[in-house]
Amino acid sequence: MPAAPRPHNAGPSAAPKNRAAILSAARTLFAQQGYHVPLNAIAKAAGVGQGVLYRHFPHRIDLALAVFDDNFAELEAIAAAQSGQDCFDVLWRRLVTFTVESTAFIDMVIQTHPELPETLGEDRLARIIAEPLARAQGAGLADPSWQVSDVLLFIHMVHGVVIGQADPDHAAPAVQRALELIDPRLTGNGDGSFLRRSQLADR
Amino acid sequence: MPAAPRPHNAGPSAAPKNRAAILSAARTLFAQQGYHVPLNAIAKAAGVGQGVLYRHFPHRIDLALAVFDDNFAELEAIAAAQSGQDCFDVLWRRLVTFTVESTAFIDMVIQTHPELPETLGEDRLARIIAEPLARAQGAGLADPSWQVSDVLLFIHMVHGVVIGQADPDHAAPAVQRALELIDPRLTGNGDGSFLRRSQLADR
Amino acid sequence: MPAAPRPHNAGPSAAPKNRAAILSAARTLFAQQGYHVPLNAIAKAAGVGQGVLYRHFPHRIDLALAVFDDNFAELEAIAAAQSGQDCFDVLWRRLVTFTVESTAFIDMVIQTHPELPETLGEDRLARIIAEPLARAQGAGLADPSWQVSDVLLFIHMVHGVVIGQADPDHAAPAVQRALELIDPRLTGNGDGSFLRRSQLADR
Amino acid sequence: MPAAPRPHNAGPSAAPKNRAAILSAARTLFAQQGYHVPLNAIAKAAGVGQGVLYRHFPHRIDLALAVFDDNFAELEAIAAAQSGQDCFDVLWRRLVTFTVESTAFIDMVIQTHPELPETLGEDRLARIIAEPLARAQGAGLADPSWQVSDVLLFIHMVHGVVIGQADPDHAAPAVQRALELIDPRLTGNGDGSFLRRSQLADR
DNA sequence: AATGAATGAGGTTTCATTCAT
DNA sequence: TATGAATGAAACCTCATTCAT
Repeated sequence: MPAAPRPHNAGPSAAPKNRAAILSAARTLFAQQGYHVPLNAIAKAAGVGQGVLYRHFPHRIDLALAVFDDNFAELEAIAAAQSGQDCFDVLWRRLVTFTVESTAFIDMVIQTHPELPETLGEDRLARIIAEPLARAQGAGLADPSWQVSDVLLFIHMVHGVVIGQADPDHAAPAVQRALELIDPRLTGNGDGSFLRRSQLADR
Repeated sequence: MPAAPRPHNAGPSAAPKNRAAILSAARTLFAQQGYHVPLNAIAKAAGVGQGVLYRHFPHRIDLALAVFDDNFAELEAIAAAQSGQDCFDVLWRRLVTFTVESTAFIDMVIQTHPELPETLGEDRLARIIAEPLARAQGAGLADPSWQVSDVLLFIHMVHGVVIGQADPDHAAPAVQRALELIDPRLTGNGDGSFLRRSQLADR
Repeated sequence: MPAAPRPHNAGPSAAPKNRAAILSAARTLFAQQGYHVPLNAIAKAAGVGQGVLYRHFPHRIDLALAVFDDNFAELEAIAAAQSGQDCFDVLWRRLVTFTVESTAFIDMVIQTHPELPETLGEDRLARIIAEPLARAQGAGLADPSWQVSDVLLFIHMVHGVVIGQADPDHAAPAVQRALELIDPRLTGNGDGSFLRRSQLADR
Repeated sequence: MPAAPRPHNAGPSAAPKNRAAILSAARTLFAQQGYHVPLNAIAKAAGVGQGVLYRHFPHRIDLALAVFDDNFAELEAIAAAQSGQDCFDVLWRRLVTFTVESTAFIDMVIQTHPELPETLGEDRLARIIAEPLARAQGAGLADPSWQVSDVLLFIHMVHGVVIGQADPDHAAPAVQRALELIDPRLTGNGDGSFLRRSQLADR
């Protein structure tokens, strides 16, 4: 029944490029339109056919997890590269940035897939943070009463603040103020430079 | 050709009852299944036809706002009834409870309708809170640096914490801990009794 | 997101008519193109939207069973109306006709839904046949060794013969010859008048 | 830009081995899942790429016909090797076995490709059977009125009986009873040993 | 010659919205 | 005024087929 007259086909060697293009498109569209953005919109934005998307990511959640995975890899690289006292600060600032970027769909992922317990990354995140947090506490750069799980709570709070802003451009200042209210040490160097929503389209 | 099957029609007097039934069903289903629950599921749960739902609430957002409206009315009643120093505390605790209950769809509403500026109720909420907050600050029961808008941020943080819990039963203790981290005065009398997710189905 | 500008809507009173139209279209298309004919082809042939088809028959199998049900109802009416010795003969001939008509998809139904044990109708058919068969055997019009289950086997044989014909127009004579080979009493009055494939479109 | 991942390529000498592997996989999967099993499932089961499958069998029907061809070759070998009176019996029993094995897709082949007249093998089968049938009739081992085409009808009847059984394990006894009803001489030595469905996976 | 990724048509299914009764 | 069937756009997903390597 089907008949494909003349498609263009870049060949298998395009696979890694396609996968990266899909991830990038997904990151953008998830952030812009939320977790339930039509998958064919992602395929189109990535410049691939729908089948390719399904080959790489059989389910929507696989795509979401892959986006997360990218973030985690970067955080792990930071943790491995920085052994000083301010490692926690660098991690924390990047983490906030990721949360601001991805915040539009994190809750959707959670809500739609309550079966994923900590798989979504809390465990992995905890492992990344533990050491740098201890070092920062030792150096007086972080409250000594904070547990690793408290840092995760902070992230959730940031998440809540971002999605609570009707205008994405208000997200960064709102997060800045929220962190001040919680603890000034969480605001980093205070330049308020958390990525704004409009900057996240291409990374 | 076939005879009409004769639907029952309770007449115009049933309109208020229907509206209430729809609101109750919407509150339940929004909480259980999220903001994007099919509208005909709400109509069916309310025991009305789909057309009635449309008559009362032409758009999904109207339904969501009406659900909020109930909450606001209760808060306004509290503010009107309590003129003492601890009015803010009572309001705050009720507000946290509402946030825990409704948390599954607040972000959806915001995300899906970014055009609604403060319509969603931030203004209305600010008006309710302003006076009681000032009284509490005067009595040393609240941090004097807090703005009304900061209280709204706190609410968003609570929201973020709740949706960050994979297990709804963890929501109440997580919120408790989060409020401790922000400011112990926000935990109320400390009994940690914020409504758990499973209680919110019918109110 | 969806927007329906101006569809025409015949209203609920069209429901029974629509249901009948869908059944008729399904009967035709199942016979012509097999069980896996696209459902939207059935909807189009019936002159209804796709949603209507789903409202009446949520799954493909429901449609198939409804088509069968029509046949069974007719057979039961025959069994109830005819109390004479030749009731079995009438029933058998109608049964063969139905088998010839529906034969293109019976096996598909079986293969696709092996979970439906005899639900598909063998039990119901057995109940219809038992009495008339006994009467016919008493009158010497049927082999006394035949069990009810053997009659079902005969039907399956007929089914096999029909689907074995590349040209549908050969089905009737092939069935005629096959019944002769099994037992001449099964050929009825011998006029070979089993419905040909091309006649079954509108009944 | 990325280096080609270097697939293994056994060279031209692997072609016959691949063809055999595809045929074996097709035989198995057709029997297990029916004629419309996805072609890439066959390729994967055969351990070859999809392109190889297409090189050997451009269309699904080619694959089906090749599977039949194996069966025919075996029948022709039997006919060539056995010159006695019971050759027909041996052929018939093997034929019934093949029918039981392949029954899940015979009708699909016929239905989907009504343009293939006798290509599917009826002619070839007729040529194989004619002589042995005549010898058996001469020796009183077969009904003298049977035409070669009648034997084909019998095969179709067997086919119908097998696909009519919801439980594959019922197929062999049902076929046994059906052959008894048609003519006891068709049941062979009566040991009822027609291959059961579960035995056909690897031959 | 073999691989397996890419393509995209087309099937399935859902659901917001309309409207005859 | 209430009902709920009808509509059809649009989402989801599969798989036959092509083709760069």
